[in-house]
Amino acid sequence: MSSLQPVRGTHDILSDESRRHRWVSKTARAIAASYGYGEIATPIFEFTEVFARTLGETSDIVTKEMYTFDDRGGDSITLRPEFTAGIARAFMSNGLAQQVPVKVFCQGPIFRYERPQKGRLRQFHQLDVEVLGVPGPLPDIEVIALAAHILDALGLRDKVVLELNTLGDSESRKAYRAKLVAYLNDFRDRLSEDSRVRLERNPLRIFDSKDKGDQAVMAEAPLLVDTLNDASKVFFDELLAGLDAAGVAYRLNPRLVRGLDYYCHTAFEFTTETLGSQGAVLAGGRYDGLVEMMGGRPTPGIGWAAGVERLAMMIDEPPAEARPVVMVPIGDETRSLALELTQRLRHAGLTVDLGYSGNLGKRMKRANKVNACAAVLLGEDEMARQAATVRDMDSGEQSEVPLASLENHLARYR
RNA sequence: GUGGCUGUAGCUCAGUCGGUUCGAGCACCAGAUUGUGGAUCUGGGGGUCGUGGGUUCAAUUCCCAUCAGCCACCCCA
Repeated sequence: MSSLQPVRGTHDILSDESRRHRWVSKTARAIAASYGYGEIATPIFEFTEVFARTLGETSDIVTKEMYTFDDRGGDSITLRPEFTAGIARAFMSNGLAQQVPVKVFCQGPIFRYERPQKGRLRQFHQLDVEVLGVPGPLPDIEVIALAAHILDALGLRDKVVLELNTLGDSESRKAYRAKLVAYLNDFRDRLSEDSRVRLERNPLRIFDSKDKGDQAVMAEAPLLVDTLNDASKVFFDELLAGLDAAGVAYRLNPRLVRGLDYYCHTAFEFTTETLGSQGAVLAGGRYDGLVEMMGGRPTPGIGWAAGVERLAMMIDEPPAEARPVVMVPIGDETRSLALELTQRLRHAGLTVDLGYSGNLGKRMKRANKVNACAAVLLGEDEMARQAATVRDMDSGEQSEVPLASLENHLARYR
């Protein structure tokens, strides 16, 4: 291992990639704000229990994917493997139950100890949206509509489909689980090894299996949708009606299940074919039991998370950022005036690049390379006349402009 | 965590059936062009051939290990 290699599954995000990431999160943040979601930030690490207790002792995230270590005080700390638990913790720490409904947007790095692949990293970034404190399917509808809106704005409407399912309330799920286990016990020997383990721990997940034998068995299995109690059925029907009203297209997938223990009712996933075996781009669901699980009062919650890297791989080239004006001093005498003018123009709101060295030719090359819209040439001749030569880098036209009206003249490039 | 493929310049890739100094395009730097960029031409820098060990007179080439990337699984954003 060379020490110059970044840690496995981590990545330097260089300017080009960074611009794509920024476009993704900027777009999402702006649209979330227009839905009334404010941005918050929680720490990137928490006490281990925050995640261990809520994600479920048997979930893959807890059993093998967390970056956990003891800090110098001897506390067990975990780098966040998801946003929801930390946000729920923040909800309680800050007494936000008083301010219900709480609607938040969050963005930042997430850590999972997994074997990396394309679209799958050990440190990656998520966008996250949560609504806490609202029972009933209205926030579910809003949160999904918001997700669809963001994906649309990123130009991904045709690359993604919304798959939707309900997990029902805990009563429905308990009844269904018994029914499913009873069914599967007859086929135990036809299940894959993995699925026999799942049968003990989380039988619903067998629906996810890509094993042909499992799939054959599951094709005949009873479905949760058919076991829903009335309350769960009403919830789901209202959700579907709401999505129709909001103009959000979806595809029902009765086999869609979620890996984490705290989910109930609404489960959804925007999936794509374009990312290899990494199908999920944005996924989420309802987690009414989570806050209670952490020791708070029962509080309904719904939210989703999206992978920034995955989205960034799918979008087209983001819109170009501001082209700079380049200040070009000619000769040593003009240096300090160039510096003064540069600051003046920057404070006037222009994007201005002042090179560190070089003669006129070099500086012009540099201006070209940074895709400058204009160059302000400042030689001793100009300086004597209290003027500068402004060259339009696209047309090549140039004219002499009095220093006093430089801002005015350059206003067209803002 | 399991199985497979890959690893030569900043990038994309040649090459050596084991044998003197590993090449090209792009990129970078300099000059032609000392008050003017994009084009062109000329020249230049840059490689412990992922890392460590083994076999051999000789290894970038063969073998083993290791690290990393990719693919499938597991699972997920």
